[in-house]
Amino acid sequence: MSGSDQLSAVFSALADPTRRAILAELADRDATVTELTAPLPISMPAVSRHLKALERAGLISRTRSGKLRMSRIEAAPLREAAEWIERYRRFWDTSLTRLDAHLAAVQAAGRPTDRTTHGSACPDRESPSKAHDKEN
Amino acid sequence: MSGSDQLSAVFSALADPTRRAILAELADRDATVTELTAPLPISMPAVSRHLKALERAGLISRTRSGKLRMSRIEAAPLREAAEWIERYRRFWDTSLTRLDAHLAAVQAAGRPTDRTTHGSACPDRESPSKAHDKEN
DNA sequence: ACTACATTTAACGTGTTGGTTAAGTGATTG
DNA sequence: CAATCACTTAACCAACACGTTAAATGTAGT
Repeated sequence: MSGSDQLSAVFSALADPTRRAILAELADRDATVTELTAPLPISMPAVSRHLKALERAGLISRTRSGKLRMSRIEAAPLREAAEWIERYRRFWDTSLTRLDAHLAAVQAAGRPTDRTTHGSACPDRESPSKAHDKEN
Repeated sequence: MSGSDQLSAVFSALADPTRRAILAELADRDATVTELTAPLPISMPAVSRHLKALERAGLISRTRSGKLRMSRIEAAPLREAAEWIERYRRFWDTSLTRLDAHLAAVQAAGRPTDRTTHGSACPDRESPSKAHDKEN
């Protein structure tokens, strides 16, 4: 989809196993394109373009030193991604089950649901209309 | 990329703002396709296919009750995604800066780096070769 | 059975993605 | 200054994503 907004770009970047592998590599040490390509089953141009995608998402930065081009992880955008996901923690974290049940009960009072385990609460009503207008 | 593995499917699903909006909606209450379509600027068939993508990623489950088809959030896979991202927390969480500096120093002893803020440590060496073999 | 409603599937257009190889760019090295 | 190294860009292709409208499916009501 491309995803012009930050969050979309980040999730989109993370959706590719090759790019996740690159990030894992860069978590250990900064690396050149050649170094990053070595363990991968794809050509250098392909890697170059993955790096471009990661850069677009703000997940890496790059500096040229001589003829080498170093990539450095820049994981700040992951914070936003983590925070987005965290809002759904109650749906998988069992320690929140009781709170969930309570909230479900509260909501059930107002409007009947057959939901037993969870229901109600926060995650942002993130209007996609804007995104659509922007990117189509 | 499509991404046949779980993590790829999840991140791929989250990469679309419309799908994130749908998840946010479903966090409040189970809903029918019609209900989900209402606030969105796209047609029902389009929504139907977004739901298919979310289902493929394991992020929702669906049951038919009469002529209605209810979608329910099933956020368990988000846990895996959150855990993956968490491995990079040290790259953005300032409270870990000192530990980072320490680890960087330790690594610098063995092999010189100009990395001042962070370096070293864990994230999985997730080989993308397998994924490629599987999905191409 | 006919009709209406809810949703999916089909067919189609278009843009994007991820890979390839071949050619271009820029800095270092002989 | 020519050759080489480290990349990037261009050109191309197959597959997919995302939207549309029109037709098909399935369930409920009359």
